[in-house]
Amino acid sequence: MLISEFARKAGLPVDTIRFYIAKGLLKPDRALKGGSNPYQLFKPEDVTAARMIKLQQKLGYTLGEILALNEEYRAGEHSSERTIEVIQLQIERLQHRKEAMDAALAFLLGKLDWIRSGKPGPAPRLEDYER
Amino acid sequence: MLISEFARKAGLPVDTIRFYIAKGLLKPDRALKGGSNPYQLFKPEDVTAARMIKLQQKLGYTLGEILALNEEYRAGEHSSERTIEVIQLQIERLQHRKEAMDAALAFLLGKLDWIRSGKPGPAPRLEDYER
DNA sequence: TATAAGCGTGGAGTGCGCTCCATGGTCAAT
DNA sequence: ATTGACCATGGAGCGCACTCCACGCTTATA
Repeated sequence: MLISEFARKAGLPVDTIRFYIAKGLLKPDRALKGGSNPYQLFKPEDVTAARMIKLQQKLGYTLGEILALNEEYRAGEHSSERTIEVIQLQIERLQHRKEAMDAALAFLLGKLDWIRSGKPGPAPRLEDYER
Repeated sequence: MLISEFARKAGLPVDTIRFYIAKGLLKPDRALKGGSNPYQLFKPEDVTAARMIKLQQKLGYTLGEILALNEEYRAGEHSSERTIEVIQLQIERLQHRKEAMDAALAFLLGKLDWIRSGKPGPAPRLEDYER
């Protein structure tokens, strides 16, 4: 498929797609050579790849990190060992982030309780929830 | 305290502190007037405020959002009603983010299982984990 | 009093992640 | 053959969150 259809399916602006291609995050096929079709051609897997990038961004990765991660992933594509390591690394970082959020959540909920109960004793201290 | 001591206690570079002041996120006292001390003076609560900013950033808020949130918070400082609303809003957004992370985590763990078990059946699909 | 450390201001620069635009090539339909 | 939609490239610009620098003033210490 051509870039505009791909962009629609991926839910991203065309410019962003091109930006990702320039960064090496997406690698559409090229059909130039002879002189007929100088357009970039996208496969259905590329849509999945684009979705994956968006997901990874939501998880707090920069495009640079995503590129590195995905390249490592590709490098070990035929080694389950390596793939498992990469996935485990992602899971680990994700869990760290979740823990930070849990701490923040606990703090906010603690504060809510404190206010609701008429503020007895000292206010919950942020420091007590940080690790 | 003066800015450098404050920066040390807050765990942020002096330049960043000044940047936050310029943005209205921090409001140190001013002791100029007569002509003696033209320096910004920070109170211990300001350290807490700075930590709070860092926390909010970790939770994915932009400085603009943090400013708005904190101002609303201050505006309703003497209304428990309002304070509770603001905190609940933060909790809600936080839980949304957590859910997104849980979905990602489930996807990654699913993939791990699939690889470990010798890849029977189709690979876990990202779409099945998105909401 | 000289000097050095610290402070404030203004402005430029940086890296990231886009976003927009001008130019020009390609292609399908008329 | 012309039109119009789509494509590619290169480069400029933008908002965010800093970061760095030059300048000049203030204050503590020698």
